[in-house]
Amino acid sequence: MSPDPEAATVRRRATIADVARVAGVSPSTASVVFSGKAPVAEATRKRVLAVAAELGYTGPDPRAASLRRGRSGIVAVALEEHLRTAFLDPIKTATMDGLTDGLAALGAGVLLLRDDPDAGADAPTLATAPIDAAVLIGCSGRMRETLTAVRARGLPVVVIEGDAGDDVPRMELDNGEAATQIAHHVRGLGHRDVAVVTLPFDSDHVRGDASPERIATISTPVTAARLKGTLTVFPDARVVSAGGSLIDEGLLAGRLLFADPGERPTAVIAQSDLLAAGVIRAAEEAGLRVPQDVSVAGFDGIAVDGLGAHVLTTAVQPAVEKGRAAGDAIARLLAGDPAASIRFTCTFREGTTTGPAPGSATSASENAAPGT
Amino acid sequence: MSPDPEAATVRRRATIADVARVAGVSPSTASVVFSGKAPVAEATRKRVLAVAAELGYTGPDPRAASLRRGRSGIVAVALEEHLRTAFLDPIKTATMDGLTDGLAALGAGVLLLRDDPDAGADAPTLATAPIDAAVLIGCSGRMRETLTAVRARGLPVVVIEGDAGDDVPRMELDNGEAATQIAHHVRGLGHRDVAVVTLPFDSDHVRGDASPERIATISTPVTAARLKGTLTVFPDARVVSAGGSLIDEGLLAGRLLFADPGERPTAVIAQSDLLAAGVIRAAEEAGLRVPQDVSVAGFDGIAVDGLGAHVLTTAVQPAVEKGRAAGDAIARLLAGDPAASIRFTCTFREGTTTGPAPGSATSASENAAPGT
DNA sequence: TTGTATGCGTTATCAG
DNA sequence: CTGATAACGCATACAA
Repeated sequence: MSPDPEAATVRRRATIADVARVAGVSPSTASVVFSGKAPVAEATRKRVLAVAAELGYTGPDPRAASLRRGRSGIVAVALEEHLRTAFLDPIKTATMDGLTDGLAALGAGVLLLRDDPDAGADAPTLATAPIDAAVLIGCSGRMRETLTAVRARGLPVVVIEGDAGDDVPRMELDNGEAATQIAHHVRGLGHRDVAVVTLPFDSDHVRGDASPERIATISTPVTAARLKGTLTVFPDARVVSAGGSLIDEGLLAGRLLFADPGERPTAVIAQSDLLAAGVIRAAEEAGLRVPQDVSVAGFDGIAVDGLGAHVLTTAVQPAVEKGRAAGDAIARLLAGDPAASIRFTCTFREGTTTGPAPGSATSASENAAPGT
Repeated sequence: MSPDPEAATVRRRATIADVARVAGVSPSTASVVFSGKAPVAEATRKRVLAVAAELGYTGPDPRAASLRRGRSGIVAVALEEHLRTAFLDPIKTATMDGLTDGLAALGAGVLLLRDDPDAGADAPTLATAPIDAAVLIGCSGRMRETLTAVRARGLPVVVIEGDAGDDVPRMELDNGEAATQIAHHVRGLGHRDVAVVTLPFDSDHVRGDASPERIATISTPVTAARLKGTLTVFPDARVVSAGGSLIDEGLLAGRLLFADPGERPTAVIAQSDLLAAGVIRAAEEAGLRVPQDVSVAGFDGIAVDGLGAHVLTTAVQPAVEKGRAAGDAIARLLAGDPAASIRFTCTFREGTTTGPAPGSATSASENAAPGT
């Protein structure tokens, strides 16, 4: 019944046991040669390595190692949207970037997962993938279910800019405060007639003027927080929602705002830099100079490709750090330590796209929020 | 020595064996209940599921399953650049999108890997991650080494727009032909004074006018192929290289081209839509109308955010399909079948950004490449 | 339809 | 510094 061990070597792919046997050492010694987890005599080491090369053994099988270790070295990143959509957003890619860095430092890789309810039956999910932990980005609504699946597995979870409830560490911005600060800056420049271009209210991505009723139903935490922060300073601002964080969406919103020369705002506060870039383009299209005729502020502090010479007035968010912090939190949870939620602070940046309100004598010096 | 099995259930996380035992069935039956790979009596099924719920068993451990099956359900996607950079390119994200779709259909997830030579010692790599196969995007130069590591492991590999040599299936475009077709279109419109704005020549990303000598040293396959295709029609075209596929890079290149009113080209052929968008912006900046004063063509056929009303004349490439095809190829290789390299065909699209050369009486009808 | 028996390839533990 | 041993948790071939 038991096959000749030497013969077996020929057929199967070599295993560490084969290497050990041929090298005349025990499997554990061979294992240590590859893992480096214990000192090995140089001679033994060399011999094992030589045999390995000879046998075409390329190192421990990660699958077997992960079973034994109880760790796969893989962390899932779950996105709500289609990848195409997710990666259109510079903030998300920056966050992902920090996250991959943070996880790589931990020795973990990133498994991209889309929280798609109607994916193929055997598509990998948070519930079935060989992962050690999960990071949820922009978690809301439906993702809740999958969240419970992960937690049932006892896997550490962290969310970025989303609400997973209670005891799940959360990495987020001081969206409200930062928005308020921008609004104060704009107000300090003498603007009184201000419009807001918001991110989507919910997954419907409805565009256009928003009534107070609609505003009350906003389900996207980021949108709601920033808008609230702005309305604190400009309670009567006109609010226009965009269909996404895209230049062209900002362009659409801007056209709407600048359509009627009689009702033009003197300043537009956009909830993202991309939207702001679109608004600026709409302004230029309408023959308005920025910031002389209309001021425009953004949010994010990303490098907007195609904005030309303008420097956006914006709230610079530490997107990469946010991602890295999520990675750190995962590391802590994996180590069995508790991980706290973190609120990141945006840095107000005065650019060249905001200036004194037309007809206002106010200088730009009164530009910071109280207490800053 | 042997611990009370019932007591063990309390401490450890429940395994399928625990569930089977408590439910009074054999492990194999319990296994089948979860995998669905064989019919199970409804009563048995229910009982097993009930016990599982009771014990907090959430399904087979993916790590153990993958060891047993010899498959992890994970495919690595290796990028040369930082994620931030890679995902700035709409073509790459579209490709990734198709790829993830294709792999999901296969039941595999995507592990994002950056081919970083100086990553942490225990960072996951193509050589150590529990993957079933790998896709290399934009493979060139250094990635070769890691490639050999993967092949040594006997894992299937596919490359997208890169050269991994000989026997590695490759997914690529008919870059040269498509570029030629665009050039023919431009030539048919009467243009004789044409400039080319290229993608980077190599990893140095040097900007500016390129001498024939520099052109001969291009190491990026895509850049070289497209340029060659264009120069076939316009051997004397001025060639300006950009530092990346970005609107702002196109803007820079465009400014260079339009700087001297006396030496302006009447048409600019850009190697990507983003570059073309930048060139258009430079043209408008210089007071030139597109296409009346200058024609601009791109390459890719992506939706350029912020291009406004213009529709680019371009070669539309099937980026998503390219990714999906890579996924399919992986599936075939995994099944033990051979996978062929595929050359995708771009579709010429005449937009509103190209028109008759100023002072030329030529109509736009002669717009296709011979044989199309 | 269900149960039995093996082994997937490692690595941690502990004794030498 | 090295070796023996025992899991890790599961899925399949095969027998019943």
